[in-house]
This record gives sequence, structure tokens and C-alpha cells, in this order.
Amino acid sequence: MIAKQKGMIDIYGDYAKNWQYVEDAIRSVFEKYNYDYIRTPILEATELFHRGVGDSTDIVTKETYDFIDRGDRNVTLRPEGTAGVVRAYIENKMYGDASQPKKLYYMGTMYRYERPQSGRLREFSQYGCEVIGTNDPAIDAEVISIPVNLFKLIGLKNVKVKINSLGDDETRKKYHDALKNYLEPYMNDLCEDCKNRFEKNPLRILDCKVDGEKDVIKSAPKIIDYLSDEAEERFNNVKMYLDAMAIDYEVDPNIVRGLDYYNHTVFEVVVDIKEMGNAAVLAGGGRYNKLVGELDGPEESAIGFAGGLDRLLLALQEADVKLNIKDELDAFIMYVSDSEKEYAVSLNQVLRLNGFRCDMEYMSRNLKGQFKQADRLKARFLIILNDEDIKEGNIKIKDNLTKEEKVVTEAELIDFLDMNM
RNA sequence: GCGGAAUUGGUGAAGUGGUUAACACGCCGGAUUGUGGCUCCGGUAUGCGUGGGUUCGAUUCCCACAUUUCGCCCCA
Repeated sequence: MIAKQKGMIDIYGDYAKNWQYVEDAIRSVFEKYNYDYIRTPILEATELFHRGVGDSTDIVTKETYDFIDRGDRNVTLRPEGTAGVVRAYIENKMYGDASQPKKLYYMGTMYRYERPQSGRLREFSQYGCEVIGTNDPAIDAEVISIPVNLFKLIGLKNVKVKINSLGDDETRKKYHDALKNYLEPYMNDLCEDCKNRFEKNPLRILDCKVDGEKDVIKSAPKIIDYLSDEAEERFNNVKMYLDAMAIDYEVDPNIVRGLDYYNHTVFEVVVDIKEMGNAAVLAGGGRYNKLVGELDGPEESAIGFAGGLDRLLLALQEADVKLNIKDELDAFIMYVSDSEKEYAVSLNQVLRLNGFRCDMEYMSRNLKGQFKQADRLKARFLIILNDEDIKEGNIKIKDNLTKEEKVVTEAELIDFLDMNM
């Protein structure tokens, strides 16, 4: 047997139903916010991610799904959505469109080449948006509010927003130095991983699982104390607009997103479910004002967020949220003889063309088995054919809730179903 | 990339170096000569992740690999 690839899953059955329900919910929220759907290729030039995501993180050096294609090109399965959307924005010259800013949303599979673990597969689905072309702090608040509203509408409670500001380049540089100066004398007290991070990515030390609770870390300098006046005012405006939307948030100075391209606003939307561990971060994002320029586009400001579909579904399950999935059958057609079967086929066709969701027996089960099948399919009405009825132009229909049986003419059947559905 | 655990039918699983691999659920059929969801009865794995090895003989022991799973690194 040929098995699926490591870290990939088949989505089917009830899980697929939940999946589609959530996808519909996401689409509907983005449309209410007036975002346009964009669908970019799954495969992109490797260089896009090297430049877009940044070489310094492990993401690009060892966690992307890279190939050499038949034309000797270096290609990569997209590890995230932003780089592709920004590339499409530049390549299609969307900055010239009449409607600005460009508000784009996407949904699709992403890939990372890693050992799978809880809540982290090699192929996973993300949804998210990018707003390109404005530096208005009100749009920061709008973008933050999207996942918050989505989670609320879908039925999740205990959703928290954590925000922080990384300021501008100057802020980051000054803070970087200050943090390293502060930490250097304490390095021997920190874990091996943190010693490693000290050179590579000192910001990450702030949310280390091992050392994060130590006083040394807790009293480390905070980036928000290093914000330039301009950056601070910008951050205050974002908070003001969040207040105006009545979005609860807390400023968490330890939120450092992993990617190099972020500046100013960064945020995470977290659900308070202990069992979820790291996967409790349902969505995250931030502003990236330099990225469009770095990818050879115009110097346009941008902000976006992305969320994991798989972990959203996991959260819904953990929180026992009942999704309103409609998978009931309107009618199931039962028969025994061949002539009844022929009539069943034609009746099925008529009912479907009239907009009813129906099905019939295809496994040659006896009548008892057909009743069971009808229950499995959650059929509201059972249509039980018999040759004598058919001869007289009658159809026997049984209400599977009340168990009442009724004989109607073929002409009456559609009206009867219409009235009862 | 590093470490731990696991892998037996459609499902949950028990089990053994040697004729027919428990039990339960599900499914199919019968009792009920065409109206079920209860009950009773019957049927339902030539196979124990894959490939090697040890052995007279392995699903059971050993090795490798694959996959799953839980962590680490990293996190989009």
C-alpha cells in the first residue's frame, strides 16, 4: 500500500464537515470587512522566502520544503502566506489600482519540512489577510479585530489579544543592544538554548519556556520603553482605536514574533485552553513596513495576520463548541423490487432537481437495513416505494421524527416536502 | 536536526517462539413470508507496519527503515 507522506493528513468525514463550516465562517468574516480574496501559487521561487522571511531564522535555512524542479530551478512550497501575497501585489502592480489600500485575504495550505508534533503538521492550512498601502494605525486595529471577531462569532470564549510594538528600525537596534548588555552578566544562569539565542535572536530569550519565569528575564528591559516618540504615539493610537472597538487587549512586552520583517505593531490572539499548549496561539501578525520595498516593490506600508485552521478546529473541539452543521438528508428512497428501483432512480432525479437533498439505496440491503441506512444518513423523510402504490400513482412517505406515514400522489409529493422542510 | 513511546480486521483492543489470533463495537444476514432502530442467532483477519536476521519454526526475539505520537530546537 502506498501511504501518505509524513506530516500530511487526509481530511474527510466529520472533520471535513467542520473544516468546511469554519472555512465558510472565515470567508464570511473577511467579506464583511470588505477584503478581496486572493489565491497565489503554492510553489514559489525559493529566493522569495529567503528575501521575504529573512535568512537569519531557522525557518528558511532548514524548515522549508525545497526542490529543484526539472528545469533546475530552486522552488519552495510556501511556508507562509505573506511573501506570496506581497509578490503578487508587486508583480500585478496592484499599487496602481483605484481602490486603496489593498485589503486581501487568503486561505490555503502551507508547508514546512519538520518533524511533526502536536498541532504541527508538514502540510497545514492557514487563513489570513494583508493590508498594503497604508500606515494608518486604525487599520492595525481593524486587522487585530478580524480574528477576534471571527473567534467570537464562531463561538469561542476566553479569547485574549496580546499586543506589543517593536517600533521602527532605530528602536529595534537600540533595544537589541540594551537587551544584550543587560543579559550578558546573567548568561551563566540561563539555559543552553538561551545561550544560543543570545547571539542569534536575543529577543527570543524573553519567551523561553525554561527561563521565562526567572526574575532576570522578568525585569529585563522592555522594548516599549525604547520606542521613539513617533513610534510611541503610533502605538497609542492603535490602542485608542482598539478601545473604540471595545476589543479587550493586554500589552505584552514579551511578544516577539519570529520573523525579521516585523516592525511597530505585533500581536497574538490566544485562546485560554491549557490542553492546547503552544497551539493556543490561534492567530498572530504584525506590521511590516519595509517588506514590500525589500521585494522590489514600492515603499508601501503593510500589516497582516495569519491563523492556523487546524488549531482553530482543535480549539473548537477542546472548548466543546457545537457547530451548526447541516448534513441532514431531506429524504431517503427505499425499495425492494427492480421495478421499484427504476422508479426510485427517476424520483430521486425529480426531487434533486426540485432542490431537495436526497439519496437512495445502492447496496441491495433488505428493508431493515435500508431503515438503518436512512437513520445513519439522518434522513428526515423516508420514501418507501411499492409496486402497487406506483401503479396507482401513489407514494408512501414516512416522517422519521413523528413516525407518521402518509400516502400522497406524485404531484403532491413536492408540495408535501416543501411544506414540511 | 535531536530525544522518548507506539504500530495486531472497518473500529477499540487482548494475546502467544509451534495445529483454528480472545473479547467488544460496527457491518451483513436470519428469526420478522416488505416497515427498522430492543432482543436472540449466524457470518465477518490465509493475517499481527515494511524489509532483513536468529530459529526446525516468529505476529511474538534482534536490527534497520517507514509511519504515528509526545517533547526539544524553531515557529510562519
